[in-house]
Amino acid sequence: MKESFGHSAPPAPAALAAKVRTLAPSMTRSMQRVAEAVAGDPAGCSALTVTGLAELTGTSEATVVRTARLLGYPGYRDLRLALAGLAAQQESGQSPAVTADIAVDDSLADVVAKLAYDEQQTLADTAAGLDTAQLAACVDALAGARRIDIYGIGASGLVAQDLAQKLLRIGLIAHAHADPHLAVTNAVQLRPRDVAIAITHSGTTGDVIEPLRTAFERGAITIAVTGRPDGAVSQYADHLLTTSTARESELRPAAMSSRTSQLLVVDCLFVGVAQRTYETAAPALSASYEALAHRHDPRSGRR
Amino acid sequence: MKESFGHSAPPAPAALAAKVRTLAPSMTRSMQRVAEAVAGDPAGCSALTVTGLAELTGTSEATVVRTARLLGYPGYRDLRLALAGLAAQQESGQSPAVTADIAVDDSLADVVAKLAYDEQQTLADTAAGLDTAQLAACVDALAGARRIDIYGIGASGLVAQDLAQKLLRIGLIAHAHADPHLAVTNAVQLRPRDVAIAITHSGTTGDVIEPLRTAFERGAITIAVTGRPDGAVSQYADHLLTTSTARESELRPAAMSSRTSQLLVVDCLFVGVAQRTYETAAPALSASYEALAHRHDPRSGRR
DNA sequence: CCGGACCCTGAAAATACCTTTCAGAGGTGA
DNA sequence: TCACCTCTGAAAGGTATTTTCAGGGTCCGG
Repeated sequence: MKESFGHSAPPAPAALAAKVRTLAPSMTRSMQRVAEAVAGDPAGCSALTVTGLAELTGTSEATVVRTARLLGYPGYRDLRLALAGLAAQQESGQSPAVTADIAVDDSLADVVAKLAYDEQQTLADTAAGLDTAQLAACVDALAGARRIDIYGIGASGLVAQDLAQKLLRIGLIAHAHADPHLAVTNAVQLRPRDVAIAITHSGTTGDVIEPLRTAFERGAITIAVTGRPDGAVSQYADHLLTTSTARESELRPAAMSSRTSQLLVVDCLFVGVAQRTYETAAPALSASYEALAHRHDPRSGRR
Repeated sequence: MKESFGHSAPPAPAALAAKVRTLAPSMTRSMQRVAEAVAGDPAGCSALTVTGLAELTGTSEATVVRTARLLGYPGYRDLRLALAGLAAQQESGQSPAVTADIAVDDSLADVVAKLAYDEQQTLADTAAGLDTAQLAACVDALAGARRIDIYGIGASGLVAQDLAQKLLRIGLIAHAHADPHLAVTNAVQLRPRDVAIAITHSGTTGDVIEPLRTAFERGAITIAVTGRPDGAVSQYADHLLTTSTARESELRPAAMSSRTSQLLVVDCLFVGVAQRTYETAAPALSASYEALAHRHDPRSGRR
């Protein structure tokens, strides 16, 4: 008889509310109460045991199990699993507020979610906007450079250091300059085929433009990593790598997303160069890894 | 003892794969097998009973339960529920799966796509795995600190500097120490209510643990930002902020994704503190912005 | 108005599943 | 080599779920 309802029904994935409505008329009163509770608060019900749900709905365990059967599951256990899935789904769906700006009174959880979302967005934008032809040219230049100078100030200075660290690790001679004067005096030493990289989000940081200009005039290959390809820095750059510019606000300084973007570009450069010079890069990488091993206490962390 | 690891960890909703990676190193062999199976096929495992999963992984029920506990759930039942939720989520999410590792002969476009995807993943994992209660405690501590010392070496050193730069911008007295000796000698000066932060991916970097330990013994509030919450650094940390651990490979050193993760945590700390101290932070932020304005050439960049 | 059949319902027994305990195996350091 | 410690699975112990069963209600026909 009523077996015909549940017949070929596979364990419903998400269309549970609909199923409840469809089947409700064929349910007895107490079963309807159970179905209602389940459809109304999947998350809450998924946390309950059979006994709990029975008490909540003022029915018995047997009724709960019968309801689960009617909805197409082998038993309550499986209904509960489906409920948990449903709860997770609609929870992941409900995060539209993430796009809003960070407010002073946002909860920390909101802050975390928004920051993560924004940085993800920045990454996607940067990847989409990156000119692989330019990137390839830069990788070529770096792979063949006798010496690499990198200029960055403030937040971009850290990115410059990061790149320098990475390149050093694969055996290239790279140096990050934070001091503008030293940067210029060093830039004078550059020769053709050497590479100079300027990192500046605004594209207008004089302290970074100057050394790049010097390098440019000395005939070195110059690269600018900037969020403003129309900025002053570009006129001395043989190659341009554009970083994306996300919106900023009082609580979210530009330094934050520009840094993310710059780091992705820098990582791409690094991996590109590592690929190109794999023969020498791979041993160099493992060597630096080995060298560091003894600086870590092997006893900590089981196994 | 080991209770302290899972301390305030709430039943993670979706950050399971990340949690597995984070905790895997501290697991025993058989537990790793279980964790692997769970992370590899959440949907499939959610359909299995303890006994089933034990058989599948060639272990015992006890081991399965132990693994579930380690992952932060009260028992297997709850892990299974979470698994069902995860399965439902990723079924609806339809992850595009650029999951392949970076190869030597990948095109640059592939490299860019893979790096961007991985870093996005890292961000999501980190955000999901971040303990907001711990974060709140850290924000509190920072907001009320007389002085803040930050320790980081190598790649983590740049993150330490980044945090110091940011905190300085909102009027806090923060200093990043890269020199282990100076770090220790400075740590001696710390007093209760001051804050010391150690940043280390491995959780075992002696040069960073030592100053934190000194600070801890001087009664300062200590914070560890680490990818290995079971590492040696944790024993001297009042608060733990866990960064996510992405898989690494020859062409993708651990430093890369750990840095992304650490930076997100650092940003969250910063924004949290800025919110808390908005009255003083906001003017400080705009002041530093103004002060920098004249360092940029206003003529460059059209418009 | 009464009696009988049918089905809904929950209590309790039966089972399946999950958790805990315990002792042996395997490895590690002295 | 031995003592010690940790990991591991078998089996006991406890919950949760499922099944069974009988009481009570309702509806229909007489």
